[in-house]
Amino acid sequence: MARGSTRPTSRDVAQAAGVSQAAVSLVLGDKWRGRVSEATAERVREAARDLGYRPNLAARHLRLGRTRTVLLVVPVLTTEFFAGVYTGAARVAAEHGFGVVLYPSPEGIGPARDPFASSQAALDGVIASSMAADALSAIRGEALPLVMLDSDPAGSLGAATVNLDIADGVRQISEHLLSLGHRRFLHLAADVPSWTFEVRSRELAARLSRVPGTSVRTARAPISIEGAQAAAHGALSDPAERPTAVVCDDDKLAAGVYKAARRLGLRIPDDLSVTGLDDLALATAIDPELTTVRLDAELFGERGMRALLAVLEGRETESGDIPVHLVVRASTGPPRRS
Amino acid sequence: MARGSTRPTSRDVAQAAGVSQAAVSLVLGDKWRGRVSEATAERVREAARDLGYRPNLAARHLRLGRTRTVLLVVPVLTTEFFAGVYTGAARVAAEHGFGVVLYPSPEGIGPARDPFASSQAALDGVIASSMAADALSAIRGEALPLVMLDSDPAGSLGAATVNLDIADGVRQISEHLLSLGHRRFLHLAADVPSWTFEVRSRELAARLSRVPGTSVRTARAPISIEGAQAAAHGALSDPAERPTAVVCDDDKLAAGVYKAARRLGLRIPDDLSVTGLDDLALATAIDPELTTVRLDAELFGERGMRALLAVLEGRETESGDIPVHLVVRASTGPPRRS
DNA sequence: CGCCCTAGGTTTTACGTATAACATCGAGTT
DNA sequence: AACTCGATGTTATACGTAAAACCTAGGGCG
Repeated sequence: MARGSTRPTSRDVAQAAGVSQAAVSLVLGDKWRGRVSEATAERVREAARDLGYRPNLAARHLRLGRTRTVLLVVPVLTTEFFAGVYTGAARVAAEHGFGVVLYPSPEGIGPARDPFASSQAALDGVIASSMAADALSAIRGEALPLVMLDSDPAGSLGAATVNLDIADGVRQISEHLLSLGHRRFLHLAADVPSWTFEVRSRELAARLSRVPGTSVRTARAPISIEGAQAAAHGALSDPAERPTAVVCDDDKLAAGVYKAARRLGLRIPDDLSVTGLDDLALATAIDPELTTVRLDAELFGERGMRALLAVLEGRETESGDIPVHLVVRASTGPPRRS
Repeated sequence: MARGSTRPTSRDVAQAAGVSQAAVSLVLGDKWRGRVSEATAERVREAARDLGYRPNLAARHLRLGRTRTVLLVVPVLTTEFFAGVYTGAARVAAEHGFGVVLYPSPEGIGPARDPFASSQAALDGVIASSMAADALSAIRGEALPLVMLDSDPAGSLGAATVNLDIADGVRQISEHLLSLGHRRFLHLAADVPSWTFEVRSRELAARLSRVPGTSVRTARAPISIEGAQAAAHGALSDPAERPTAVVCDDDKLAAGVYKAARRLGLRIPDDLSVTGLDDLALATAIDPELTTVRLDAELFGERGMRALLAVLEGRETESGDIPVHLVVRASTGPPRRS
């Protein structure tokens, strides 16, 4: 019903302009220099405009064997982080005539299942975050060019990887807290099997173990404020075992720690220093404002897209992790003398 | 390079199974009952499996004239609200063999420009939130079936609309605050030209004007914590003019009010009651937890997708706004006697 | 015995585009 | 005058799929 009159094709434009379909394709495809006169080209463009012609993308895709569409698989849409990744990727893509289709993996961060089951879009390549090896090999089975974001370079079956320098972020947090005088730590870890979180644990342990007299306990929680609150409440309730600083795997977990601390009557940062990781809007919404590590999501997306374009064109992908930096706010301070 | 060997086509499968390409299409398209023997069908399926055959979607789209792909235009990805809308829409879509492609409008909430400029995907229809009339008519120019979310039913040029019952949500907030005894209000409005926000203003004014002795001032802010903080700080700084309750157009704005209140030494809810709208995770992350109106984002997405399917099939779309409900938390209380 | 019907396929075609290969024509070149 | 060549197009074809139209052999039936 909405299709009362079928959309005009390049043949309709050709007829209206009094030329062949091939000429239309040449003109509109901007390949007409030296093949079609300027006058004819203008006639074609005018006819196309009058008819409201838009090329049939399915036909173009079939003909070219490429769709100029890539899939960006993201674990969650609920934070501005992946919105930023999308923005960066889409900007670079647009510069190269590509479109980016978003696929939010329903399982959230962690092992994503087949991203193609529900996507009907024909794709040229995939940028994927936090994917498990099995889903990854499914993509490889598609023979689709692939770039992995924030994934174990060793375990990605030869796919290109683009990573944030999370390890350095954790180092910066560690230095900051150590230099304030903290020695008793709680690591509130995301209870999610993902390389990006493994890096946090590994690096934190490595860094703190170098300093004599430090202790680190670990608590795990799902990435939600409620989950983090519950886990933190459990880990902070015994005054004898209480840490002076809590290092959280991301800002959302930190927000849960705030709530647990309030429930337990602990004041931040006087009784407890807290750090996050991401620098979401949430970090400045809560009181006191959160000391955290800022990740440049847009740059991350840009680099991911550039890497995929490199793969598509058979070039080498540029390497090097993306730098991150510590943002010190009011949630960290020297430990209270006890 | 990644395309060392080209992907197998249905013809390759046919050759491997010793049948014609048509037979492959029939079997794999599940249209073979009474046309192909069970034995042959099994041979075809096996060959397809062995070769790792996946149909070329571009070819299918061209042949069928439909892509079973719809575009969901959302203003922002930075809150879980539109993630929920996507989830609901994608679930219904999947049940009908459709895929949903997300297009985050770069301008955020408000007038979105041409959503097709950057999308290379071939589409069957569009679900759009918060679109301006000009972009809307661009879509209509595509002759693409369209469903509008949260838009003025009168101004949508005959497109189907699916709306949340925001007006009722505002009524519930008003009742709640009035019954607590509040009479001096500040309305912190989103400084964004969108119908969904106009409804809030209109309904709040209408509801409060019925009660004698009430006053409402309005302040406007962009939808960000910082923007809201600045606007609220300005509107709350004069003690003589100070309201006892602030009604915010959404939860993010409310978070900004919290920060302004803290800066001014106002305690919530003792000195100031605050309400939001959305019920994001943020609402329970801040202290005290925010009284707000919960919107069922997933149901919203579901209904949007169902409406689009109805349009695609020439059916009538079901009508009726989606109910919302007030969630009373700790940010509202009776005004202090002064 | 001639005929039709059905099971089980095959041949052919169309979808709309991009482009390689081919045509035409007048002007300059030898 | 024959030849080349650039400018300006046109004709023909392929991409991979779905499905309409067609084919063939055997069996039932009058």
